[in-house]
Amino acid sequence: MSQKTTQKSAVRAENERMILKAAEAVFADHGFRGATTGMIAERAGIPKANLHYYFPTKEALYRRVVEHIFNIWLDAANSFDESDDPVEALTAYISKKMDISREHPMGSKVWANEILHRAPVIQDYLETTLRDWTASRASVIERWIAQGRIAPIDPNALLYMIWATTQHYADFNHQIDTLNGGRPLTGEQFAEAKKTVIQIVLAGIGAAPVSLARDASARASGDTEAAE
Amino acid sequence: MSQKTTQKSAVRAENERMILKAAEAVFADHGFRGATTGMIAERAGIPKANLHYYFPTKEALYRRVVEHIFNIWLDAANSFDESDDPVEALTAYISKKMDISREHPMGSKVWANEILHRAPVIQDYLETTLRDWTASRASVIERWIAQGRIAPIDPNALLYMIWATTQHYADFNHQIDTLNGGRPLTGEQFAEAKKTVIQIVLAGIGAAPVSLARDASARASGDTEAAE
DNA sequence: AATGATCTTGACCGTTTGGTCAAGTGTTCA
DNA sequence: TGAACACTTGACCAAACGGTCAAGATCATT
Repeated sequence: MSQKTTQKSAVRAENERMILKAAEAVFADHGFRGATTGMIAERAGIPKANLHYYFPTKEALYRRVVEHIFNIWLDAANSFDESDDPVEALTAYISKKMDISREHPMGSKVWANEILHRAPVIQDYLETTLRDWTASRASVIERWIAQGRIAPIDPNALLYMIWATTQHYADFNHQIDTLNGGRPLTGEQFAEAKKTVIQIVLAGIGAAPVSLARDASARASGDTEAAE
Repeated sequence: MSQKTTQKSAVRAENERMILKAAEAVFADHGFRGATTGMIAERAGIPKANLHYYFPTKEALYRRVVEHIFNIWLDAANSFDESDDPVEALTAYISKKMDISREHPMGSKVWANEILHRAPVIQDYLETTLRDWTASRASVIERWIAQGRIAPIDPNALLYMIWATTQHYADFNHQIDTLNGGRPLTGEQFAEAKKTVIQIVLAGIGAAPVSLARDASARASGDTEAAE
C-alpha cells in the first residue's frame, strides 16, 4: 500500500506515457473536437476501453497534454534570464524557442489550437503564470530601453513578435514545407532561418549592428551576388 | 429562365451571404470538426434544413469560407507591390496585414486552423497561388539585397516573420487580450503595436535608421556604438 | 497456492451529428 | 388563374462518438 500510492506501478507509468504521446500527436493534427479517443487509442496500440481506464475522460487527457506543453514553454522562458545583456538574453531565448518549434512542433500546435479557440481549458494558466512572466520580462525590456541599450519599442509587441515568429515554424510548418517544394526544411535551412530571425530582432531594436551588403568581410555563406 | 442562371435570385444571394458570415464566425471559434451545421444555422437564424438547401454539405460551406479568406489575403498581398522602395513596400504590406488582423480576425483564425491541420481543404491553393506569390516576392527581396538597399537576410524567413507577427494579432488575440488585463487592445495600443512591428522589421533588415534613445537625429550608417 | 489488486478488452449504450425527405409556402409569369 | 419554380421547415435516419460495464487475464504478496 505504501509503494503504490507514492510510485505508480511501472506498467501504469509506461502506458500513460505512451497514451500521452499518442494524444499529443492526434490533438495536434485534429484539434480537441476533431480528435477521437478511438484514434488516440489506435495510435497508442491499445483498445479504446483501456485508454479510458487510464484517463477517464477525453478532457482529462487533453488537459494533461496541455499542461505538459506549458511546462516546456516555461522551460524555454527561463533562457530569457540567462544574461542581463539584451543581445545575449534575446539570442538565447529566440534560439531556444526555435529549437522547441523544430523538436516539438506538435506541442506547439496543440497550444495554438487552444488559444485559437479562446483557451477553454487553460485560461487559468494565461491569467496567472503567463501574465506574471510576461509582465516581469516586459519590465526588463523597459529597463534596457531606459538604459539606452536598445531602441524604445513597445515591449509587449516585441515579445509577441518573438512568440509569433518562433512558433510559426511549428504551427505553420505545413505551409513552410509546401513553399519549400513539399520538403521539410533541412538542418541548414532551419539554421539559416534561425540566424535571420535573431538578426532581424536584434538589429530591429538597435541591439546589434546592421551589416549592409556592400562591406564584404561577413562570414555569411549566402553570398548575395544574385541577378546580374 | 435567362435571369435565373446569370443572377442568382436576390433571396439566394442574401441568404448565402448571411450563412457565410455565420459560418466564418463558428468555424473560427470551433474549427472544422468542432463547428456543427446546427450552430451555424442557429447563428444565421434559419433552420438547419434550410442551410443544407443552400450548401449541400458542411465541407462545401467550409470551402467557400476559406476561399473568401484567401481572397482577402491576396488583396493584402498586392500592397507589397505599391512601390519598389523596400521601406515603402514593406510598410504598406505590414500595415495592411495588421489592419486585416484587426478587422478580420475570424477569417485569419479559420486560415490558421486550416494550416495547423495540414490544409486538408486548400492544399491546392498553397501549391499554386501562394507558392507563386511567395517565390516572386522572395526574388524582389533578393534584388533589394543585391542592390545593397537592405541587409542580406533569408527572404523567406523575412516573409514568414511578417506573416507570423501580423497574423498573431488575429489568431492569438485571446492571449493578447488576456495579457492586456482581459480587455481588447485600444485603437492607440494597436497603433503602437503596428508602429513597433514596422520599426523592428525595417530596422532589422537595415532599411530604416535605428533611433537609439539618446541621439534623436541621424539616419547614421555607422551607428554601432551599442553597449557602453 | 490462494487472495486481492491491477490491468485488459469486446460488447454495449445514449447522445450528437451531418444529411435527407416530403410536405408545405411563396413567387413568377404566361 | 394556374402551373412551374424557388424557398422553408419539422421530422427523421444512419453513423460516429464518448463513455460504461462485466468478465477475464496478469501480477504481487503472503
